[in-house]
Amino acid sequence: MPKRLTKAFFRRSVHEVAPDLIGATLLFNGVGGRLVEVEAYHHTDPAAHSFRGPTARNAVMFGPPGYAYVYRSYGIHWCLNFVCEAEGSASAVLIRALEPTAGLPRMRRRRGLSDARLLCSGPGRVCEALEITGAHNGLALDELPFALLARSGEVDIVAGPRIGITKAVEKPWRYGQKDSRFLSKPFKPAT
DNA sequence: TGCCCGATTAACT
DNA sequence: GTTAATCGGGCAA
Repeated sequence: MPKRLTKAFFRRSVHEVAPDLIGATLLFNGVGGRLVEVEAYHHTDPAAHSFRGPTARNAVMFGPPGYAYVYRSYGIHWCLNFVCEAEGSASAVLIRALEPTAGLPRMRRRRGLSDARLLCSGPGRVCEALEITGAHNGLALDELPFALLARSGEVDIVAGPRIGITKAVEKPWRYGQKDSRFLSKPFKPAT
């Protein structure tokens, strides 16, 4: 049986936690899958919501690690993050894509799609498939309805520039499982 | 109070 | 490749 990830897992640099999450399993009310794509956002990073200090929206990022930060994107979608490091450090990992492994029928119904590759291949899609909304902002990641299982076995991890941002675009803080068919976008092959 | 714009997605041409 | 949808956050005035 895979080991459960607890809050202690997140009490490290976001740049250590983010690649360590690749291959782990995320479940929400029993629905979810294997993490194949994430991005790291550090509080000293101009692209991070926490960069300019605490606000009502990003308050969870300034709290203790191991909790969910959920925000609305483009007024339409929800995006899920895992808070990392120490309380007040305000760093988080954006969950960008899953390889669906559990609750496929529910995901298909919520997304109105049958193609497994399109169910969770993007941050907004993940939240729609798992039915995560702003109502879940601030929930602990090691307590229901969340569940996180450590990866088992080896994983080939690749890194590259983050997607959809306009600041610090060159930072290679997007991490993914090499050659996964469930990425939101392919990683540029190593030269 | 007003204005700009975004850690996106899907449907276009 | 381009663009509309859609709205709350953050900052200037």
